[in-house]
Amino acid sequence: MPTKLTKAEQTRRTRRAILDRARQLFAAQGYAATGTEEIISELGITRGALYHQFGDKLGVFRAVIAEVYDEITAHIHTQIQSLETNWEQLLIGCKAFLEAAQQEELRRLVFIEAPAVLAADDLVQIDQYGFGLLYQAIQIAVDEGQLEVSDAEGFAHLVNGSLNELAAWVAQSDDPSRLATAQALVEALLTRHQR
Amino acid sequence: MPTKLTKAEQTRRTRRAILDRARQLFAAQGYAATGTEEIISELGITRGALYHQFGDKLGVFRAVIAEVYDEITAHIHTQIQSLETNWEQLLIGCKAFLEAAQQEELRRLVFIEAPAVLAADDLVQIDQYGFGLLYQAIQIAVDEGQLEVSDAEGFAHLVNGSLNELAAWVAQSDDPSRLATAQALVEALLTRHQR
DNA sequence: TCAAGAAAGATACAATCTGTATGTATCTCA
DNA sequence: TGAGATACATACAGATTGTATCTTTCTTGA
Repeated sequence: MPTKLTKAEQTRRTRRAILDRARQLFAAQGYAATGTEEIISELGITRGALYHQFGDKLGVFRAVIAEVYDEITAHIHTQIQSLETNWEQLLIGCKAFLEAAQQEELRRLVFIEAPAVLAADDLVQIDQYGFGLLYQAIQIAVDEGQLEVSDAEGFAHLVNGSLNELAAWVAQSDDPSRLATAQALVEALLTRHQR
Repeated sequence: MPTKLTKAEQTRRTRRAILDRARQLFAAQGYAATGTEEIISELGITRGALYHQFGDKLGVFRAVIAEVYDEITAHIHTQIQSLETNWEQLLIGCKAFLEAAQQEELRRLVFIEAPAVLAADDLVQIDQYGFGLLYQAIQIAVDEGQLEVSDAEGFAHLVNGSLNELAAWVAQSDDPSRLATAQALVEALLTRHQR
């Protein structure tokens, strides 16, 4: 007697297995170099299941990226939720981002593959959330008179770009002190723009 | 009587035609979505010529990117060559980069497609030159005591990331004043880190 | 409880697209 | 001038995505 699995449970397991394996492969080889056959090859299912669950290869990628983004924002949230002031949240939030981006798997997916694969697509929407958090915090800091910048939105992009590049820089190295170095640089970036 | 072209001239024209068209298409649709057939379809040649000249599709892309990078660095060079001090060169060089990155064609190629397509590949080498210029100027500024940062290399990455993201931010908008806004932000970034 | 329908997944196939192997015409140069 | 190199065309093999269709297993309402 085979399975006796509920449909919902079966779906859950299949999707989980595909997402986990796809994430590995997309992160290691990139989206284009990863075939749908390769994704399912050792999962005991066929490509049919993948196409049934995700529609197409892009659907798998979208789902992977969505999970990764959720993990990053979740990490940031847990780090800043108990903080009192907006300034502290901004500062610690940036540092938390740099930490989160150190997971090797995340980096290529988020900063390299996602922008190319989802180009005009829905990337804007996805990243808008993460960027939105940063923008809000900076806007508040400006309104409170803590931060002195010529343009809040532009400065938010400046900081966002710094964070992304520093994250990649830290992750590329095996020097364990680089994370702290990068965090110090971001802290300096913010404090040097204090009124 | 057909052509009577010298071989070298024939090669030059073929490569130029392919590079120009490929650049358009890669910039407009991305690398993956552009077929080799599409590249040559209106050039009066076949895919055979493309493969003869560039080896494979990636070879075409590499050549396109190399030209784009050359254009950017050339623009920067002409803007800074007559300047006296390192500090001026750094400042104006950053602003010149933001200008150069406004050509719509460049943006997607350089900041989105190239990182993904050339991932581990030779992108490092290519960008190393552009980044190298920035890094050098920052290192000199630190050595001269003009710039006060905790880590010169890390700060160079911070600035580089800022420039890339600001370039995209400026280009995404049709507000003609954004370029000046972004340039002002970068200037502030540098001056606020002056000793 | 059981029959009808829905959902999960398998299988087979069509449509592309890349790269290679081979053939042909034109140029170069000793 | 004739042998070889070079530029390019043509034809084809291999891989990959997506779709259409079929089977099996669960779900649900009478």
